[in-house]
Amino acid sequence: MPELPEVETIRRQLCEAGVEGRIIEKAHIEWPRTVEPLTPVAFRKAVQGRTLEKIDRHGKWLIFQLSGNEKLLVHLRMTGGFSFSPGSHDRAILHLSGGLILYFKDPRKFGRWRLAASLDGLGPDALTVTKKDFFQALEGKDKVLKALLLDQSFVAGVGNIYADEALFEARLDPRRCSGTLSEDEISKLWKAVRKVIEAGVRNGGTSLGDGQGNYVDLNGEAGGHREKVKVYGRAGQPCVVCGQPLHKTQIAQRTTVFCTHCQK
DNA sequence: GAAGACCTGCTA
DNA sequence: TAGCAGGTCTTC
Repeated sequence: MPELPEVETIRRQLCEAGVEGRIIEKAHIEWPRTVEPLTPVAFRKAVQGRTLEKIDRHGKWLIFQLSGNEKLLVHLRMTGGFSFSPGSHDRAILHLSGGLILYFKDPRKFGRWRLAASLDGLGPDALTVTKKDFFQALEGKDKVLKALLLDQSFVAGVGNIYADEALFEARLDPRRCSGTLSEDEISKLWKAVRKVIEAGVRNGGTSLGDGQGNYVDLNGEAGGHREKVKVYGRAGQPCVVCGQPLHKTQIAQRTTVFCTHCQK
């Protein structure tokens, strides 16, 4: 479900709702694997009584800074999300001071909560990555562009929707290898990643179709980015630039849509 | 690389 | 009923 813009939208809404500064009075884990490798009992003991001091994000990870210099790291994977009201897919529940209850809903049960001192193995955040850091992250990498953008150790936060959108924006063929890019093309790709991710955040994230994994924010609102998507989910429909039907294929085991005429 | 695993529920 | 989904990890 969520890529960086959806996670960032959720983060901002949690902050606006005043989650920061509250104490975790009780934690209930409904689906034990959510907190693996800890058991629900161990997890509960570890977080109860701690304060949720600050909510940060890096790539697709939400980072709840806890008192005691520990972090609760949350990855929503495909269908995770938060709500302040109960539902039928609640996998973990935090009772916060002041009577606020935070429900973690995750129909497909892929989402993960981890306790750790740090988050590692991730490249620079896609929302803020500088041109210099983008070039540096690319050094020594020779990968098919679609796979490169999905690689969280390269740049963190890009998923299947925004990878296809960024490659269209940069007019680059997703099958190209990064080693063949000119400096100008790398620069275009950097600009494109920043542009599509920023647009996604501005619009409150993307939601597509009406499926159960469909992204909705904490207020149950669908992301406004849906209409802005130019290639993802538009296979067979006309390219917004040249009018040719968009091509669908599989790259790196992921459905990929692009324009064979515009993207070189 | 590619395929399977982890999961549920919607669409064709 | 088969196929598909915004993600990542493990195992050929």
